[in-house]
Amino acid sequence: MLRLSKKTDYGLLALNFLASEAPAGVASARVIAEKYEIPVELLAKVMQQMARSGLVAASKGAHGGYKLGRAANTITLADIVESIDGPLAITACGRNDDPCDQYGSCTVRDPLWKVKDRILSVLQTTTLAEMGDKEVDKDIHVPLTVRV
Amino acid sequence: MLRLSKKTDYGLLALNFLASEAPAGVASARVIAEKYEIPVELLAKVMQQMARSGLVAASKGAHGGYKLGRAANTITLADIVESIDGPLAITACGRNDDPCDQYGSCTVRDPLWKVKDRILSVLQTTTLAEMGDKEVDKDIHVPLTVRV
DNA sequence: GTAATATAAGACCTAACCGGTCGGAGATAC
DNA sequence: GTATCTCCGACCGGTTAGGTCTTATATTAC
Repeated sequence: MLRLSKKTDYGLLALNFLASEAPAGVASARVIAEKYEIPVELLAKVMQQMARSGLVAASKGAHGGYKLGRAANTITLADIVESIDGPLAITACGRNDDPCDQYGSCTVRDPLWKVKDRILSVLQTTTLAEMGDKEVDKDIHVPLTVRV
Repeated sequence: MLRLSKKTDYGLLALNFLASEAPAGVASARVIAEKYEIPVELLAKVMQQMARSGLVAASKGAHGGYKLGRAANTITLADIVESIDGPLAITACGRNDDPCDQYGSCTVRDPLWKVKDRILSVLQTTTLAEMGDKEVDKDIHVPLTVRV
């Protein structure tokens, strides 16, 4: 699995739309939802969540809508995922709080956290601006030099 | 989220046990489950799944149990996750099969798949042998040179 | 002021999936 | 041959993500 939620997918689509296609960079939740044929109310909820995190700025009233809260090249995939799905965690047990039942005997916790950090750094180095750029075929090198 | 399932956690623990602690490299599901205080039947199911993938080899009867199907340094984290949770996919829509409702208008699919590949390569470069090595403080460099 | 349009926020329903349980089948030991 | 140990496959229930509905609130147009 290791799937990110559908809500995140929707949020990503919306952000991408605001970044590259929306006239004047503004669009209402309804317009975006109709464009991609996704439930309006659900997208609205996602937009709210991103508004609370500052990823988008909301303006009410007629001709209102959402626009990006900051430049597209400063919004990373990690920001989006965290805003919608909460902090990234690949294991059941969080870093500090609630140790799981196997905490004492768990032998794979530390290495797993390192893996998590590596995945996190992948998400942190992918910006919204890069994702919208369809033309550029990004040549991503992941040398992954593991010194043992 | 982006969480891997509890089953995967258990499978990882079991494999690690077989690799480094089990006498003669063999142990029954019951023994492993008791060691880590996890439900026997659940671990049994996980072991079955890994047996089907060839990650472990099962032998029935008295003094039976599981042992690694191949060398620990040839078993990657990606193998384990795929064996238990199915093929890695961070998006709802798979690569070839069932296009989601937004397939036609989806603008983030390709970049997301690239992200998926990068995450996959992280999992593919982490072997069971490395994870079990508690002593070595692996210094993992992820330069992530993104050329745009 | 009134109507229309937009976000904000909450409760609520539903269906898939994860986590957990049960009886059976195969292999070994004696 | 029987007892015992093991793996094996089908079955079930609770959680949760995905989706819906309703109400409140703010802004603009007229």
